[in-house]
Amino acid sequence: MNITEVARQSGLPAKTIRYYEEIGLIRPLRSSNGYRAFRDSDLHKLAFIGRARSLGFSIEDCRSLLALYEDKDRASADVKALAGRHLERIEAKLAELQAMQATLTQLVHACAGDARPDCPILTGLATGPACCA
Amino acid sequence: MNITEVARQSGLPAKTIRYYEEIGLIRPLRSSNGYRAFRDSDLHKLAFIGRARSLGFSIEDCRSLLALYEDKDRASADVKALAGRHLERIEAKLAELQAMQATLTQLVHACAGDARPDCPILTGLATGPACCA
DNA sequence: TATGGGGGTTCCAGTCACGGGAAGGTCAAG
DNA sequence: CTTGACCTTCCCGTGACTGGAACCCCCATA
Repeated sequence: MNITEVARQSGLPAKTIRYYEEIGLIRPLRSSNGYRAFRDSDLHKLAFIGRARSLGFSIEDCRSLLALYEDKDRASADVKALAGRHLERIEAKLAELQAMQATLTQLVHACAGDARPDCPILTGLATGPACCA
Repeated sequence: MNITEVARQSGLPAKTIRYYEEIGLIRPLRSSNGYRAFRDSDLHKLAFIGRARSLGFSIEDCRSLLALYEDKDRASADVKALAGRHLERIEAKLAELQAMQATLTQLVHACAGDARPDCPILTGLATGPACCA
């Protein structure tokens, strides 16, 4: 399989797939003409990585997840720990964004949004504590 | 005021303040020895930027907000529009993170987390749609 | 007067996960 | 033989900083 076909099937841009090879996440073969020759196993890995990325895992997390995936003697506890740490990061980020949303919603609500210059948003930014994040 | 004092009062790292000068967000004076000499107005701007950043506004948004803040003939509608667009971005990000959280929570919950290799997290990543984000 | 320490300065490189685009080789169809 | 779609590598840019090197400045103390 050539890269465009793999990109289509995995849903990842070709550029991204080349990048994943460059950083050693996948190691496709090469045809005699120099083109990358992807096996089904490469495609599966890419789909795996794509799903992990869509769950917000970092590239390094993906590397670890792939290694665990391929290690038949893994302990599920290791996978769970990795995913749990990631979940914590997501929840922290969620809390941060929710605080921003709360403050911003309040400010936007308080602003008349007309032609006059008076604006509680700007006043809030100029004087208030803005956000507890 | 020297940079360390401004950093202390604004809560921003000195490095960040230098960066903000470099990209033209602030223009502190210079003493004869080459040190940056911050006025109160510079400190106020930095505090303003810091609060806007803590609400998630991008640097370019901060530049616009500062311009509006200093324009006594602004229309509050312009500020509200800017903040509203930002609020939408935040809400989109929130939805994305919540979807991740939901999927991840489910997967982590389903995983025994013991010494055996069977792991629904890995199976999910290998086969499932993972996340609709 | 030397020196030591705690300011300050610039500039360069790295982060993360790619994306854009240039310059050029390869392949199948007409 | 040419066209056009593929493929390759290489390098630069993104956002918003952060770390570090190498160097200057100022004051106090021995």
